Formats: sequence, structure tokens, C-alpha cells
Amino acid sequence: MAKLKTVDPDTKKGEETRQRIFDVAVREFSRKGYAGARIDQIAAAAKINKQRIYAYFGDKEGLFVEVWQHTSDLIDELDHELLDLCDDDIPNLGQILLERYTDFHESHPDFWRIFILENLMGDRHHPRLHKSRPFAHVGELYERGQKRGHFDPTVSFESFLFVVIAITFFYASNWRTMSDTLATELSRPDVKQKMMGEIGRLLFGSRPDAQGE
Amino acid sequence: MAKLKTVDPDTKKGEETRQRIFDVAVREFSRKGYAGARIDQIAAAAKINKQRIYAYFGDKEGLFVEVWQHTSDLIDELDHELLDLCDDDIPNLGQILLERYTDFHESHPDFWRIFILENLMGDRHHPRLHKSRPFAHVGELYERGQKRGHFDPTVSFESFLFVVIAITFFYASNWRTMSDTLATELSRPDVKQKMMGEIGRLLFGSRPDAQGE
Amino acid sequence: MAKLKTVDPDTKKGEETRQRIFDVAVREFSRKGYAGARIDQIAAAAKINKQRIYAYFGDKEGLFVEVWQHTSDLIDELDHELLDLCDDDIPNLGQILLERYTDFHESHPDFWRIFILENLMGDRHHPRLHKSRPFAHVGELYERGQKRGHFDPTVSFESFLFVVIAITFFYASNWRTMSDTLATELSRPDVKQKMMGEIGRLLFGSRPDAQGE
Amino acid sequence: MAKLKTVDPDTKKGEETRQRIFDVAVREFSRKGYAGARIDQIAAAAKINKQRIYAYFGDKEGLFVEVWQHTSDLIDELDHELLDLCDDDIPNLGQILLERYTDFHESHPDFWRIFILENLMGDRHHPRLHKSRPFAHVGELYERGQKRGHFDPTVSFESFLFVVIAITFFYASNWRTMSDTLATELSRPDVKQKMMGEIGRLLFGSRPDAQGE
DNA sequence: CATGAATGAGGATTCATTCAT
DNA sequence: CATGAATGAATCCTCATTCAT
Repeated sequence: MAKLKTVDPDTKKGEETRQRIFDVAVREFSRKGYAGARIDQIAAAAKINKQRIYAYFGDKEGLFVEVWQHTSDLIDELDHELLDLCDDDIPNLGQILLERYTDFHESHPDFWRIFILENLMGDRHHPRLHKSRPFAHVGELYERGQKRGHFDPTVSFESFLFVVIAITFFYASNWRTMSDTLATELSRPDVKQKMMGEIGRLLFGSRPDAQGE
Repeated sequence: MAKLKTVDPDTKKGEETRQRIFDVAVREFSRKGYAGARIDQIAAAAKINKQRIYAYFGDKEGLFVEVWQHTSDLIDELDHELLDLCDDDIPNLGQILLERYTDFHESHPDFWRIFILENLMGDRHHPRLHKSRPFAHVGELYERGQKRGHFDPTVSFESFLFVVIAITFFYASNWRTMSDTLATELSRPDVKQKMMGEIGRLLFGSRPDAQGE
Repeated sequence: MAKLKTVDPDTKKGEETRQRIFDVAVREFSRKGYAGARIDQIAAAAKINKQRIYAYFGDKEGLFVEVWQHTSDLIDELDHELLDLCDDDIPNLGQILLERYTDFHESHPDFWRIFILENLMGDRHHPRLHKSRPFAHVGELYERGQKRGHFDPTVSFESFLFVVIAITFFYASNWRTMSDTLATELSRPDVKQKMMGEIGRLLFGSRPDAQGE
Repeated sequence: MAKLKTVDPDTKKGEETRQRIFDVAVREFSRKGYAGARIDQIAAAAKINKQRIYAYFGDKEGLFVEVWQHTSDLIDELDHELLDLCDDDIPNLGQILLERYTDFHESHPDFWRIFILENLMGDRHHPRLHKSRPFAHVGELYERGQKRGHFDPTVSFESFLFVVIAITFFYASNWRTMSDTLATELSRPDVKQKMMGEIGRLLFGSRPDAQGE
């Protein structure tokens, strides 16, 4: 852990340097893992002197923690974007979330890497990601959907959301080995498109005709 | 890559040593990742001289490759165990697979770790896991189930299986961070039991009353 | 081969360190050979941290290559010093070269060691020593001497020079074992003096009364 | 140094094994030097178990000493072959010796390598090569030749012999780098032939018309 | 005689981190 | 703020040598 005073840069130039380090660090950690990441590499790729990293982030762990916390913001960000969903979206909530999460992973290809690192390194104790209760809005939509018969009333929102997250996350993270396992080229966009369509039908396809309506 | 001549032990004693190294290596790699794993650590934990590792596996990479290939056998093993399923199981095929895969991950807590390492280290080129087409038997059951109306005929077996694998894998691998995300203690067996039940209903709950029969 | 980025020191202090490493390395390699040389030893003798060697030279091989290339400069240097010879020196060209080469080996006691290492390690592929044609000046003097009858016209300059180099090199390198072989203490300066005088007479003694002059 | 009792094999099979180790060791030491030679390599190349080496030769040093002493025998051998020279050969003694030594190096391409190793490793203390006074016979021929006017009476036999040995040894050992130095392809047999002819004339060409005086 | 297993002391190389300017 | 030099503690890997059978 960083014991040194980490300096928050005052000048604009310093801010730029710090940002450049950070961006490179995200890539480096996500590609190589914590142990495999190299301070030298980060410094070189950011085209700054190694010492800057220590000035801004304390040590390797400190740098990683910032990178890790960054993923927190991404989740919050996604959660935020879901606020635009309204009652009209309830019937297709599953499909919509599936799409949103799929897009999210495509926009943030490093996300799952950083995220899973934390699970791999089970003994570390990094700050918890969420302070406030997340998914409140979508949760409400789901529960309203349950009452209206769109969703099985015996299936909790947590399970519902878990499935969506699991599938999109797993696709993003394991398409390489799963391509072998399933003998299907999951990296191809059309294959992905098709499979996600099928999965949507499998998961949510049977009931959107719901309620007494 | 291990270019060195690796020695296959001739005597029973050597075989034992090799196995001890291997077992420890699975744990070490799965816990720390490739870069984080330590040969010294493995040697110490296996209570053997470091050099033995190099004699039997060539180098760190060679040891990892063996560990990695070992996961291949696990998958095949599981596939094999699915051969006992018969037509009577078709209606509940989804639920059954969900259980089997869940059990599999519980019996092999290191599996997902090794498996995902390969996806994290995208630039490496390890031998493909599967030679022959796997899941042939279950695939046939599924397709028969489709004809009988148990499963959506527009959902391919690959998508069906993908969902099962994704969910069980993701639960096994990310319960820690997902517990935060969902504000639910996924490590608790009862929570898991409940959630898996719900997920089963969500995925396969609507149709097992199927067919014209 | 050193594929690593080797850093060329920018500051004077770095330059000094690099030079100190180099000097020690010449000694270490020349005394122990490539395989016998120890990086630790070099670092200790140069009173620097081992890591500096890797920073400046990449790896052991890179360090050796620099040492090896250094011998190239020495040869060029000697060649350069021969430029002061003029037509007046032609009659005694053999004797003069013998002396110059003898002195050269005495001033550079490590030279033959490094030089022969390359011949011992026949499978390595180090940069060739000479870019331009060497010994042009002395060669011309010799050929002029041939025309004037000082040297046998059927003996090429290459053979002439080879003999000079061979004898001085061999004396410098093998006096130890040759002392046993010849039962003569070749390490003693007076013995060397005497023998070199005799060899000079043997090689070039018969004809300096040459030409029509 | 070998502290262990080295076993002299009694059986024929043991003798064969020992010989095979030895032959391989000569090659290995001569190619890689003492430090670079590998016991494992020798064992593998000799297709025997490493332990045999220790049984027969004590340790690496002991093995090398035997190899080194073997060169002694080679020198004696050559000396022995020179006993067939007689008074008729005196006029061409230089040329003859040059040829004999050249042939010797061609028949024993490892000789110079082992030989020079001893000079490179100056701090070691291996047994002296020669017990008895060598070259007695040739020495007498030379001195008789001096009296008959074939050789310069002021040039000692030692110097005479030194030149012959130096040139042939140097050619055998440094043709690779000397090819660069002289910009001549010394590895080609025809080049060697020509150059040795020229060197013979340079060294001994002027006086073999002697005697009768 | 012969072999495979095992070991401890290196030996090259790397890496996070600090120092000095 | 910024940089190049420097360091000590690993970390992977090798090698001569011994043990046990």
C-alpha cells in the first residue's frame, strides 16, 4: 500500500502526465495482471520518467487501486445510463439490459479484465466498489414488471440481473476459449449477434405477452 | 516455451514427485496467476528441490502448459459424465446441466481460475483444448427436446449450453465482486441455492410441460 | 544476443560508471573466458550494482560483444601507428614490425585473450572486426621493398605479415606452455630479447643487403 | 581437484565406457572451454549416466586433467614421429617440420584448443607436460645443420623450433579472425597451401644451398 | 557396472523503488 | 515538475555433485 504522500498535481501539465500514466496503467494491468504489469513498461508507454509514477500514485499498489476504483465509476456510469429506461421498456427489459451490457463490454474492453483480477487475487482487500445501493431504478422497473406479469414473481431481481451480467461478462471474457469449447467462432460479429438473439429468446422470449392486458 | 528436454520420471518415486509438483502448481498458478506464481513457492510447498521442477517440466511455462492442459481433461471428464443422461432427462435438461456444472465448479474450485488465465493472457499460444467434437450426446438430447417442443426450435444448442456454462462459471468466479454489486452475500450456500433455483426457473421454467404428448 | 534496450548514459557520472564496468569486464572475460566470467564478479570489482551492467549493456553477451569490438579498435590503432613508417624503414621492415607487435602485446596483455576467445567459440557470430582494408600503408612499403630486392618477390605481403603476427601473438599467448615444451624460461625478459633477436635474423636476416644499391 | 577415489575399470565394458566419456570430453572441453563444458552434455553425448563420469574421473577437474594430459601424449607422439628424420633431411629441415606440424594440427583439430586453455587459465596448476627432454633428435639434426652452414649459427634451435610451432599453431587456431584481418580466406585449402609455401620460402628459402662451404 | 532421483550453491536477469540533480 | 543513476531483494534457471537402488 502507498505509504508515501501521493501528490495531486496542481498544474495542467502535471494533470496531463498523471492522466497519461493512468491510461497506460489500465491497459498494462488489464493485459498482464497485477504481478505481470511492469512499472518500467508503464513509464515507457506513457513516455514519462518512472519517478513520476511514484510521485503521483505512491507505489504499484496505489496505482492499481486507482485503476481498480476506476472500474467502479464505470459501473456507476452504466447504472446511470439505465435511468433513462421507463415503464414502456418493462416488457423488453431483459433484452434491453442484455444489449446495454453487451455494448458496455464492447466500449470498455478492459473492464472485465480489471474486474476479474480482483476475484483472482482473493486475498487482497481493496475498497468496496459501491457505496450506495445501485440499480435502484431498474430494480423498481423489474418489480413493477413482476406485478404486471411480465416476469416470474418467484424470480428475484438479483437473479434476473445476475443472469444478464453473467452472460455478457462471460461472453466478453471467455469467447476465446469458449470458441474452442463450442467449436464456434465467437469472435465473429455475426455469430455474436445471432447467439445473443437466441439467448434473449431463451431467457425472456416466452412471456413478454404478459399480464392481464 | 519449454524447449528443454523434460524428463518423464521412470520410477514410481519420480512419478510421485512429479505429481506433487503438479498439484501444488495448479494451486499456485490458479491463485496467483502466471506472473504471480513463484517457482520457489511451488518447490517449497511440494517439499522438493526446485531443480526437480525444471527436470520434469522444463521451465515455468512448461509447467503452466501442463496445468493448462489439465483443465482440458476436466472438461472432457465432465462431458463424459453427461453421457448417463437419457431421454427421460430431456424435459429437465436445463436444470440438470445447471446443477452438474454448478457441482463441477464446486468440486474443482481452481478450474475457472486456470481457464480464465488463458483468456487474460491473450497473446500466448497454448495448445487448443479440444480435439474432437464435445458435447455430442447432450447436443442430441437437446435437439430431440427441440423436436418434442421442450426447447425453442430457434435457439441453437450452442446458445443453450453457453448460457448454462456462462452462469455457472460466472457465479463460481465472480461471486466476490458480485456480492458487492448485488448487495447480496453470494458466498452463502443458501443464497446460492435460492438464486440457482430462481435462475433455473427464469431460464427453463416456462416450457417443460411441452410437446403435444 | 542483447535484444534489450541498452541505455547509453547521458551524464558524465553515468559515462564513468559504464567505463568502469567495461574496464573490469575486459579483465574478467580475458582471464576467465566467456563462460567463466561472472557478472557478480564484474559488478563487485567495478564497485557498482549489478543492475547497472544490464542497464548499460543489455546482458552478458552484450557486454562481451563490446569488449570484443574493443579489440577491433586496438588493431586499428596499431595499424594507425604504422603510418609513420617510411621508405627508409623498408630494409628493416620485418624487424620493425616484429618489435612493434611485440610491444603491442606487452602494452595490451589482454588483447590475445579476447582475440582467441572468438576463435575458440567458433559457433558465435560476432560483428566482423574490419570494415575497411587494413595495413594498406605497410603493404605498400613491403611491395616497394620487393621491387627493390629486399623481400622475396614470390612471398606475398599477407604471408609476410602473417608470420610477424603469428610469432608475436604466439609468444604472448603461449609462453607458459612453450616454456615447458622448449625447456626455456620464456617469461624472462632477457630470454625474450634474445629469442626475438634470433627470430628476426632467421626471418629477415639474410637479405637486407639487397638491391643493386 | 578429485578427492574421490577414481576407479580404473576392470572389465572390458568399463574400459569402453571410460573411453567414450574421454573422447566426448575432449570435444566438449575443447569447444567450450573448461567453464563452458557441461558434465550433463558429456554424459548425454557419451550416452552414459552422469555418475559414471564421477566414478571414473572423480570430478570435472579430474576429467579435464586427463584431457589435458592427453595433449602431452600427442606432443610426445609427434616428437616420436620425427625420429625418422635423418641427415639427408637437414637441408630441408625447416620445410619438413613446417609440414609435419601443419599435418599434426590437421589430424588433431582439438589440440590447440586444449593447449591454449591452459594458457588462458593462468592460475591453475596442472601437471607439467614433459618429463624428459623432447626434440633431442631434431635438435641434433639442426645443430649439425648449423655446422654445415644450412642454418644461421647465431640462431638457436629453440628459436628455430619456436617459429615453426608458432606459425602452424597460430594458423590452426586463428584462421577465422585472421581471415578478416588479412582479408584472405584462410580456411580454403588452396590458400593455405600457397601461404605455407610462401612462408617456407620466407623462413628457410635462402640457404638450403649451403654446406660444401 | 549402471541408473534415475535428488540437492545446494550458485549465476544471469528483473523489478519495484529511492537518490541526486 | 522532471530525469537519469543507482540499488537490494527477489526470481527464474543451471550446474556440479551426491544418494539410493
